[in-house]
Amino acid sequence: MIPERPLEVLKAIVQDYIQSNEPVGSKSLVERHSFGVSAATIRNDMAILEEEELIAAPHTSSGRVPTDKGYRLFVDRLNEVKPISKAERAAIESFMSKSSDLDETLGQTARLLSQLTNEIALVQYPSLGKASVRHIELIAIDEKRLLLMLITDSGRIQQHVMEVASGYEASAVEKLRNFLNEKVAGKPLSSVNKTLRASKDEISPPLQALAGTVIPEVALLVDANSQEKILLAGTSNLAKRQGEFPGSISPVLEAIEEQVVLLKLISEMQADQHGVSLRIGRENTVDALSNTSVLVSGYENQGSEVAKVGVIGPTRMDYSSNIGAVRAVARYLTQSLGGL
Amino acid sequence: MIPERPLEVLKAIVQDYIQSNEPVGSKSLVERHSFGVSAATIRNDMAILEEEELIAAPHTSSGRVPTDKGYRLFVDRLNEVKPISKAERAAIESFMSKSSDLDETLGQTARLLSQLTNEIALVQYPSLGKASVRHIELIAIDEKRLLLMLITDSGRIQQHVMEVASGYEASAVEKLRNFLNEKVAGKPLSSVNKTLRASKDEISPPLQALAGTVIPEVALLVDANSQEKILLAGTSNLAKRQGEFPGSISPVLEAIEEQVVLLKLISEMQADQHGVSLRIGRENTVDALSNTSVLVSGYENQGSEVAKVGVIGPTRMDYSSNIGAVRAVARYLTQSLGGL
DNA sequence: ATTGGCACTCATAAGCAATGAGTGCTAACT
DNA sequence: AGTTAGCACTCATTGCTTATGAGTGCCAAT
Repeated sequence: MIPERPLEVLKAIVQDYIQSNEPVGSKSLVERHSFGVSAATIRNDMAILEEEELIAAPHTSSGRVPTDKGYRLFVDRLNEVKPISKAERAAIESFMSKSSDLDETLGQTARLLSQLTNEIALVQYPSLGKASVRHIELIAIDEKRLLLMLITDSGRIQQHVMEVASGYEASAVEKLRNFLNEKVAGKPLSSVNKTLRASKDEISPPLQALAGTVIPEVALLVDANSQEKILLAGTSNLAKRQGEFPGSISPVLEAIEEQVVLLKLISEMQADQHGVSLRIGRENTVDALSNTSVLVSGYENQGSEVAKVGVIGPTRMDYSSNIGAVRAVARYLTQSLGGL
Repeated sequence: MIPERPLEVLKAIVQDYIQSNEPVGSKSLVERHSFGVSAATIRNDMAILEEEELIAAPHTSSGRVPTDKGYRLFVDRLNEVKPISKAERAAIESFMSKSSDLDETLGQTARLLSQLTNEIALVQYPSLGKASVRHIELIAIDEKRLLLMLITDSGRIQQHVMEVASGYEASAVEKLRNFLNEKVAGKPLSSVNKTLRASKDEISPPLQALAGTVIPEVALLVDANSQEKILLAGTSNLAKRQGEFPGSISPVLEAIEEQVVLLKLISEMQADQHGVSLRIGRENTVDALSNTSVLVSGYENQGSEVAKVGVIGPTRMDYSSNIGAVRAVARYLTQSLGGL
């Protein structure tokens, strides 16, 4: 077990390092904090921390820098989450809930969070695992084209323009629309494809041709819907801080533009006691992100489906503030969506 | 007037500099190109070019680098546009025209162009100046919410979920939908607001309440529609090349994330003889972009509305290839949209 | 357990000479 | 008149050496 003061020293090291981006040494520590002991004593404590691999020295004789493990201990045991300021709260409130459109709300949330934290913000679209169909709409655009829309009870709207090679009649469109809604409205998305395939035979012959074109498109929309998606904002924040960043930032940018990787990563993350989940440095299974931390919190859409919202930044990020910001934004987002 | 050989020298300088990113000197020039004259002669020619401010020396005695003016002359008079390769053509063809959805098509185009050029790609949404309303759709989502959709004849679909505080009746929704379509279907977008305001009185009393909520939302959608928008792709390409880039890249990223600025800039650009338009370095009125070149070409949606598609990269970009790529992509995009 | 003292390490900065790519100029050559 | 060789000069870059100093690790004394 590590005794008390060394832990305090670790806390101070993390704080100083986050602030200065310079390896921190025993002398500057005693100057900036009132430990009531001398630098030599701090050095002994630092030796313990180094033994435990909580801090490391970039060069043999230089200040110390927290390791991933050090940040982890700091966050889990030493860090007091900084509540967001009044000004930030005001910003969140004025920013959110202006719109009742899901796309807009999520987009605004991402921009807001990136501004609040000065990190890259990410917002995952609500998973549609449990969502069900509210309505299917089929609208004639012109002689050969139809607009197909799928509206789920979570407020997500997906649309697709499709071409009908052979043309169609207006009445057929209406009949097919009614048929589709009868069959699948209220049903969970996951069952739509099966249901439609099963009821193929019930379609009256004159509709068969049109249905043959439309139903596969519905299936496509359902699939596109369950395919998850992430919104990013503030990628320039990373570029701004590239000085503070070890190595190049471009692999990082590439990695997070690769949605699949990112989705896999955040789906693995489960909220902890603070309501947030955090991966520090190499805890991320993704190699390109070994110098970054990913911080997410879950939010709820309509009280049921959950998705993640959070930030990505250098491991050397301000965990206190960022955890507060992410948590607050997630909470407001849930609230804003719940009342939709 | 500048004689022939110095121009050839300029061309060689631009080409070498684009390839090597190193200031190029007289000696390496005669080595790499067969001018049939000695280095000293080339030096005389370079003196002429420097006199004309077509090239400049980063340091008193070092190789020369093209100025913005030099690039300009190169592009206008010396550059042969490199036609895209077979492989690239194949990539474009397989990439495009898979989808009939406007959003998807534009998104794919942006990604494609950024891959083709290794620059940041931009795609402007078609301007809706001349577009007209094809259809307005009003769909009940639940007791208190309506989905309003605006479909233009250019294939653009805009939607918005609105809340109706007082609730509504199903029949009213249908009546209002019919009323709206009667009034504005086929009309140009620019006239929609006026038309609706004028015909307010014709609405039957039972519809008045609902119409009072819906019509302002229609106006909002129309406005949101005419507000232009730009899609970006491949921002990490800039980060990748930050080494080749003078100064920091982050102001550049900030500037292009600021859509308004970018929109103003590209709207000022008019196509030249190649069908493309180019702003080199300080020719861009935007200060943050003084080290970048913006290269755009127009494309057509449905044979009428035009918008821009292009790339942004360091002034020291491969103009020959990029002009070819942008031109080709714009052409394919027009084709793909025209057949929509 | 804490501290002062001290030798040791090592990144960083500063100073300095050597290198060499490149220029500008002049005088000779075609 | 255009071209060329020759040469002195510039100046960024490189390599080298030498401080400088923040910082460590350890030991003996408190």
